[in-house]
Amino acid sequence: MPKLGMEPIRKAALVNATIVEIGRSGSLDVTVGQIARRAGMSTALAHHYFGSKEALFLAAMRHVLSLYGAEVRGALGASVGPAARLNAILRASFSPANFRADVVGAWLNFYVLAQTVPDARRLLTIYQRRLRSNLMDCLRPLAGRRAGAVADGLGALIDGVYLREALAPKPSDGVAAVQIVLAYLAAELGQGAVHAG
Amino acid sequence: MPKLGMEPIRKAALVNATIVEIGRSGSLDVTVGQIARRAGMSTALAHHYFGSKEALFLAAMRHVLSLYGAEVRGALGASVGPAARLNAILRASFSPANFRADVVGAWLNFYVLAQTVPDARRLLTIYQRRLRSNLMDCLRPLAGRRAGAVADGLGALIDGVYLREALAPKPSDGVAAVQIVLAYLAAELGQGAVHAG
DNA sequence: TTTTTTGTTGATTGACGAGTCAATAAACTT
DNA sequence: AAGTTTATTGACTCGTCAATCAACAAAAAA
Repeated sequence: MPKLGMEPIRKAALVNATIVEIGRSGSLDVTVGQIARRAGMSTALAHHYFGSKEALFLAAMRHVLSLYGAEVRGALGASVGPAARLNAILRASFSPANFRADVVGAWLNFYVLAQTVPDARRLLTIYQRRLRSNLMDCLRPLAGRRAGAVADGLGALIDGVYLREALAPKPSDGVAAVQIVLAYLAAELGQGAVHAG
Repeated sequence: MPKLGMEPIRKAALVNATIVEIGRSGSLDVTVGQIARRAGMSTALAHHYFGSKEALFLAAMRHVLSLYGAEVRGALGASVGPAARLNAILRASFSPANFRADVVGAWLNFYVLAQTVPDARRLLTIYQRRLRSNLMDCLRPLAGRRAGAVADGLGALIDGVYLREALAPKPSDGVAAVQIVLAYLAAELGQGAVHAG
């Protein structure tokens, strides 16, 4: 049975299974056994490829963040002008791929992981910085000196909406979520453009 | 050594120790032993008084939420008019007592707990509902039919700011936190509506 | 005084889970 | 064909931890 070149396939399956299991159970207390079973292999194999549970968790986190990053980049590539680019970032943040129940659940737990595991914290910090920088690029022309404050508000708001989605009894489609963020933006820009400075 | 009337004292000490330990370690993976040691007693005694780790966690959660509720009620009692009352809620939300590093860390982990433990979810839902209702009372006169949307945004934003504080390398004093939320409010309501006491 | 209630803990149990190991098998290399 | 590398797993070790138990201590009640 053993075919060659299994490593990347197995690793991808494990990373996926990790996200699903963490999201489904809503906790980091998932056993390597659960993850491996969902990925269709033995626990020993999971350890063989990742060495430790922590490494597997970090890989899963990296994957979620890189998917998100890719989606943002894609949306940005097709958008011209600060307002359109801002919209693109927000649309990507609440796209069906990123706003899936298990992904949001995993996201929340990665925040928890970041409290204990320095590497996890590093990853989250990078994500936050990149988001802020992307937002700032769009906001500077739109909000002037208030760009920084608006970017901070937007970042926190996005995280907050994710947090509430994680707790929501039934998954939403993300439309209501974007709506909240867009309302904030409209308010800030409508007023900020006038009162800038 | 056994004095009488220890039960409430021991329970309070355990609840406090639970919050501190969860906040400090940034995780629900705290042993009853750690908590009991910090509270100055044996693990057996902790089990004697609470029966189970889960019950202890729930008691700690109830305590955090009730402290917060009390602070909000106190601040509301001293405030007249929607704008002032809105300010009171926000001030209470980021008061030194509630915005302490370990409390915020515990808060985040209670969100995680709520994913698995129905009772924990119930508690959080009650908190969210009460907050929303309080916000709505203030917002209806100020934001009219948009009150609902603004309340949802505010709720999410507060949680988001908490979330970011949990991840922050160094604890902030809460002033910057309120600032973000106030900026949101100002934007949504239009300037001047919010600068009461 | 005896009994009961309340407080308290060290020691133990029982379960569970991360990580390791030895062994097996199929493919590639020489 | 012999040897090497990659894939794969069942069984095992070792530690940890929630929960229980048996016992002891002191105050209150009888």
